[in-house]
Amino acid sequence: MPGSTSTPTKDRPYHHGDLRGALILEAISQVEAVGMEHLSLRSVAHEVGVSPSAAYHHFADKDALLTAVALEGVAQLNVSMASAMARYPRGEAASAQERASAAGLAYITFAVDHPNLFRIAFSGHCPRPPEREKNPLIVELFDDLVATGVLPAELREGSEEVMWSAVHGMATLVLEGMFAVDEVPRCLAALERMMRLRP
Amino acid sequence: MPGSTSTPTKDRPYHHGDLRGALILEAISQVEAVGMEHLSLRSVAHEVGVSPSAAYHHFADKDALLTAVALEGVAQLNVSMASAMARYPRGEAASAQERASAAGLAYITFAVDHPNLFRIAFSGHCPRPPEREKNPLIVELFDDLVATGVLPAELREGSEEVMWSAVHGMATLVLEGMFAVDEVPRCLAALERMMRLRP
DNA sequence: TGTACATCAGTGAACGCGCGTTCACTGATGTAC
DNA sequence: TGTACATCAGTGAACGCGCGTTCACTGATGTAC
Repeated sequence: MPGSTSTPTKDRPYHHGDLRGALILEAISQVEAVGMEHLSLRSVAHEVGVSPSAAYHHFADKDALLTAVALEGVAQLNVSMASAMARYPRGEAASAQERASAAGLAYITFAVDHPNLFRIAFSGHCPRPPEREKNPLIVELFDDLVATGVLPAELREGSEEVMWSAVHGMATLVLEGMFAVDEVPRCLAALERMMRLRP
Repeated sequence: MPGSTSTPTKDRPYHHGDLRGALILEAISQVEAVGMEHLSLRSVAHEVGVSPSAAYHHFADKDALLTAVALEGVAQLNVSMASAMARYPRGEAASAQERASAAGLAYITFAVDHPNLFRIAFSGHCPRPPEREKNPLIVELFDDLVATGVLPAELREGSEEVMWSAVHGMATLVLEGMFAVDEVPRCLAALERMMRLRP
């Protein structure tokens, strides 16, 4: 099951160089393959070519390793969304609509492509953001939707949360088999109609 | 951690009577307490007052027991929603709106009150409904919303999925600590505005 | 009504397993003088 | 430039644990005759 990109041969020096990073990478790969509930610290260490106890110089315990994986999952999801949105500039109504659409699709696409990474990102292993601040990408998006006249100002209140909830719910329900993947475009279109992002 | 409602004393007859049911009940209680990933078949059997191997006369393996728990979770969620909705009759616009509102709130309330049971219900341990049919409660609700003129007919397509996604997403995000519980009413209100269920 | 017997639901001991974690250790590195 | 030494990142053996599952068994039940 493991990636076997490891190099446990003789040429590896005694000191790894970036063992912490290597452990995280291997852990991500194993989580993606088998899910966070089946991650084994011993197996990660073994695959990196190192003894299990070596990991304890870099992580307090297995849970700390899982936390690092979760943080990386959150970061990757954000990158996916940001780069999908970056293609549509601010300040114009049609572009703002497309940006909203792209954001939702990127979110769900990431979940479908990396189900177990997506799951661990929302599993409580990720430390709560201080003050539970909103995602600036989304706030900015809705600012723009209102500014360009797409979304009526009186509907702005709470709309970020509704959008996030709906997209997150869709992703989750697809992952758990309650929706088929090919229903997603239809559902997203309906969501955009509800949100006044489409005629 | 376990409920200790068991009666492992001498008065218990050799044959349990309903061991299967008792195992499921205890498993539900342990899942609610520690989460499905920490459920131990041995501990369930022990708490019921029976040897671990006895469970294998009623379940093929541990996974079959988890499946039974998941099915029970789905059933309980449905009961919660149905009874919340039952208070508002069909055929009248205001009543239909209240019914929709009650359904969403009941869904989230169930998740908050039984987080681990809610999680296992949507964990893939529950066998997929044949043909992935929609929940009749929800279909009927939306039929009524359109019939009473609350929801414009041209918005009907996909609206069940949007509603379900949004409510499910909210529940999930609250459970994982991304939303505070006390934000729920505000978010639900925004959802209802989006769905044209409120002025 | 009584007895033989098939069937079923329990017991309890044992299996093998992989796990997270600890501990005393050693090899490598870099810095002070 | 060379040497002593503190520091750090590895090793590998061992710990104890609880787990799911199997197996040969026995106690209880009900049914056929």
